[in-house]
Amino acid sequence: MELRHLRYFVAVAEELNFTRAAKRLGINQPPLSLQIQHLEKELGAKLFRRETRGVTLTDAGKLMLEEAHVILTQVEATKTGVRRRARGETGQLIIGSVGGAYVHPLIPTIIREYGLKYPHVVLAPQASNHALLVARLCAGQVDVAFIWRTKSERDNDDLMIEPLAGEDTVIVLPAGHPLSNSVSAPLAALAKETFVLWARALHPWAYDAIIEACQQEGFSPKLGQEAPDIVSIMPLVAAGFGVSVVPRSASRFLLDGVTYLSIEGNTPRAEVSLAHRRHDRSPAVQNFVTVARRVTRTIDRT
Amino acid sequence: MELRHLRYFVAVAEELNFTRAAKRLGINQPPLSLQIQHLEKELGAKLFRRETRGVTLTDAGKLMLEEAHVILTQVEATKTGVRRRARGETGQLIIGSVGGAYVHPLIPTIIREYGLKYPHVVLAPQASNHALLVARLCAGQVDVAFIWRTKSERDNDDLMIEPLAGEDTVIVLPAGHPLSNSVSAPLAALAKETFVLWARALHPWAYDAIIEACQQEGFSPKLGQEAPDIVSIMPLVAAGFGVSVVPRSASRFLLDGVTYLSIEGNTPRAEVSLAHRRHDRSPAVQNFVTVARRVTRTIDRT
DNA sequence: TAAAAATACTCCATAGGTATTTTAT
DNA sequence: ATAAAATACCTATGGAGTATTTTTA
Repeated sequence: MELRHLRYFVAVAEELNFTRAAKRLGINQPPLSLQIQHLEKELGAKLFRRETRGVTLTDAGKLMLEEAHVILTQVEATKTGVRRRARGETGQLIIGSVGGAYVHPLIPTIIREYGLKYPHVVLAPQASNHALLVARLCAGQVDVAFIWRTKSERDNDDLMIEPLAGEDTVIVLPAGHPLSNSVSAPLAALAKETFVLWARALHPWAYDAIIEACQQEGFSPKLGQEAPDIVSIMPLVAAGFGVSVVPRSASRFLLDGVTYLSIEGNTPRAEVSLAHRRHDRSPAVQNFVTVARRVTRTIDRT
Repeated sequence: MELRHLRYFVAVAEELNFTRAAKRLGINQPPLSLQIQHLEKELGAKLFRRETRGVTLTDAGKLMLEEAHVILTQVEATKTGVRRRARGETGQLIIGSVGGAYVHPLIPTIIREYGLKYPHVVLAPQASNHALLVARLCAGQVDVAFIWRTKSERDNDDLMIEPLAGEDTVIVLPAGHPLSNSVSAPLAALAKETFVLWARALHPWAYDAIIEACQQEGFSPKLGQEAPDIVSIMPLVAAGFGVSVVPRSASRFLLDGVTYLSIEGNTPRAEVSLAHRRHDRSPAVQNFVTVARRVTRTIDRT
């Protein structure tokens, strides 16, 4: 049985006349009669009673008409559904982000814009650490991820990591620190301090940027408590576990007992980036990246 | 789009390899590739990512696989459903019967037997008078009907009226009637009585059989109260509206104030019959008639 | 480079067209 | 007698087969 048989059957069942049905289908009556005969033969059931003035449906024919309608409707719905899915208008998108990356205003803007343009794509946010996100991206468990780009991953074969916005970093000091009334300080001023940073394995950016900059300034920072993500740094600094350096956008987190200082001279840079599989042709991902680029350009211009 | 495309697509989607899928389908790989290409072209969507070691499904392809399964399952269900309907194994059957015809033991037996053999046919009983049942039968609103056959309808072109069981009739007398202690009486003994019968237009059998027999006995019965159906006759007789003659099976209705007498000599006959449209090829009706005949033969033999 | 899909072609089965006959009322 | 479906036969589209090339990891 082919859909052709169903389409022809429905035409005859609705016209109750082979000749008219054939005309409606744009074919001639004899081949239509044959196709219906083939269908009846395959089913082993007469679908029509042939009478002088046209035909009438048998019980089996009536049932067939109902079912044929259902099937043909389902087929059409499938066509449009698959087309929409292929255009990335439906489906789901798992959006990863390293903890606290949302503090950068670009990220919520991109997600909002994408949601407006593709309202039928289900967005699944997934906050995690850099290392896990990268692994999940590669494994296909995450589709796109906002991360801080690290040098070591720039030329990855699997992943495409596009910087969206560059920013400088700021020093995080506990209240009462000798420098806490200053507006800015060089990195070297922190040479004797203990640094609260993230575990190296989880957030390599800190090592690529901050520690390298310190070493260029002539000291290796002393590492203290490790934080799981960027927002956990501030309470630890406030609690006196040390000082830290974070991307400027993170300084939007205002917390009692913490002050932010600009860095003079050699300043580590952070780049909020959008990561996705280089060979991922998934239209939802493509669309998301396109929206992200457009939003980024728009923000840059303003 | 044809079902062939869906069947081929499912094979490839399950094997994730055109060559193996083609083998499974019993065709060669190149035509399979072409058919999938045609499908993709019609949808305007790539369903597979072609890779060195086979293929993988795109998002659109994954959706297509789900939908294709649904459609193909639906198609198979339709095939078997239509076949069963054509065999009269499903559907519904409207069974008419003149009021009180169920008193004949054959009728419940036939219906029970049919129900056992065709449990998925929904039976819709419809009790009415002879005239209305015949009209509804002809109009297709009733499929089969149990009636008392009348001479005037024996050779009907539209209806086929098959006698199932012949029976004689009995006299119905009110308690206290001079004859009510007898076991039997000739019809002529009722020559001066008022007869409680059915409206002529609704139940012609009474006129074909009872009144004709009375006339053969030399009198025209005086007609009194009219009853809508057979079971309503007994209360009217008990209430003193007159006497009556009913099929013997109706004497199974025992009612205080009513006695039944066999008829001596010229006895009107009744024939419980099954009526259906002569040209009705509906399998459910055919099956019902077949069961009715079989049950009738079985009962006759015992 | 090797496995697998895509092309290029050929063939033929069958959907569809044309002419006519049969059927059912 | 007539409208409409079935049959008979022909045509040609396109599905399937065979040989080969291209692609991609």
